[in-house]
Amino acid sequence: MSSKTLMVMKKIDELGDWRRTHYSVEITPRLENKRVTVFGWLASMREQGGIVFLILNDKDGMVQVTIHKDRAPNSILEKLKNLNEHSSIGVRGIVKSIKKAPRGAEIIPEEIRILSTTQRQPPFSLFGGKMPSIDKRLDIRVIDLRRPKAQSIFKIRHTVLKAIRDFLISKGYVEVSTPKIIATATEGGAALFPLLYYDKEAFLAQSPQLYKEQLVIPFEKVFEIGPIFRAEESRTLRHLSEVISIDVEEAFVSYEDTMKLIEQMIHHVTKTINDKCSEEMELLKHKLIIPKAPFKRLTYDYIIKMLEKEDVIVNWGEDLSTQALKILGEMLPEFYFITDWPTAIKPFYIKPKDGNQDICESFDFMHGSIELASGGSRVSSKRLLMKRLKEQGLKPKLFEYHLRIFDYGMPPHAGFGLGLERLMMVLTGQENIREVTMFPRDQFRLAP
RNA sequence: GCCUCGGUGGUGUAGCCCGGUCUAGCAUAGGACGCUGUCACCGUUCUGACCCGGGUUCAAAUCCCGGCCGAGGCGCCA
Repeated sequence: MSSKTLMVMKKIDELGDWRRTHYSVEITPRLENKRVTVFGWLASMREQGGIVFLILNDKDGMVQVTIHKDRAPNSILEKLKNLNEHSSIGVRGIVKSIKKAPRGAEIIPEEIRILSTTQRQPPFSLFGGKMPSIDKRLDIRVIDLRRPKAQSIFKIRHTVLKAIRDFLISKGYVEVSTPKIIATATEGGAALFPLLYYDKEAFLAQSPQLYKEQLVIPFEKVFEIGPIFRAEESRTLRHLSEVISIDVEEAFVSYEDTMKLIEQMIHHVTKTINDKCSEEMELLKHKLIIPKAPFKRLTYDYIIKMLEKEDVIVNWGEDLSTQALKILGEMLPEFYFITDWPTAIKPFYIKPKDGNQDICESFDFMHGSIELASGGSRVSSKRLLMKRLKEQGLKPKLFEYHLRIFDYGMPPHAGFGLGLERLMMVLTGQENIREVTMFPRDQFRLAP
């Protein structure tokens, strides 16, 4: 047989009128003698003399299907010859309560329908063993996502997103959506992906920043959960070209209020995970401590002095290097804020401090060495905003559509943008951002 | 973008420094057979690999050059 492909023609059954009556984990001793129909994939097949154990796996878990060769109908024995790991199958049979089976119950099949078979040897087993390189796994990502660990990560992701939405909505924030195709107006910083918009040049949005600021005029408290695009040639375990950003913006508040909101939100999210995803966290072998508010607020000045004591020199006005962040991660293995950054290294829309224009009302929300979010009080004066644009080498003319709004009563406001993937890394203890992203996009990967 | 490292059966690896017993080892997966309670079953057995191209050499998985692909670090950035 060829090693690359298993080009054996297998007979495939039709789904027909079969519909699922139960998911795998619902098969328990309480269903004793009930006829059930389950669907899923064959996770393993073990022969033990005259008895064959099939493990059927669906989105919720696994169930054992047991075939006694001397008692089973011939049709089933025939099917066995065509089965291989990862085949998708349907099983109709009778539930038997038996202590020796996993979860105390198993299905004795009356009929099996093979709905698809595998044409290649899968690169890994759902039952562990050595993991292939992440590259190989990403090439067949949806198969990889059936691994229990991946399932756990994305169940947690689902829970996190719902918890964040529930929290923000309960606090009166309105969910908004802003355009991802934009004309110009880079905020500076991250590079943009250009694209052709009919006959014009356009770009993928690096952030909903300017739109969400404008939206505080009609809605006052807004949030958006959506993709942002960065054309940075970043080759690290914590950067992607496309990520989900959780953006919040609110009128008539300052960055102090925004930090408090983050504290409450993180508290709610961690509590929800511990309540609802304990099995998943256990499988990931990750302990999540529900953090107590308030989180530490350390000024940029304080941080660089702290680093100096560890012989890591950050010149005032510079961003923190990877090395500096690593040291910080060892000293502060928790959630904390770095506040009051130099104005020059923050975007033009961040408000300089009254009294000292060199620093601004800004914060980075951190966990250990990883930056999760950044935020701050925004500039609400048009004159100041134009001055700041020029200081950062940007042309006010390109921001005309944004600036004109400031002629119509732009209130003081503040907000933040938080990277969902980075939050997921922290919550699930993953070191590679690709593990918490279904279809990661980076400098080198554009498919699947 | 810069730097470093790597590419050996379906998968994970050993071998590479120091070229020749490499007919390429091991584990796992896959095929066949045996086994009536397995649960990463077990036992026997079989199958299956040196990224591509060029060079050096009597001899290349091993050394050199180019290409392709990948991983990590730094920078940028969130």
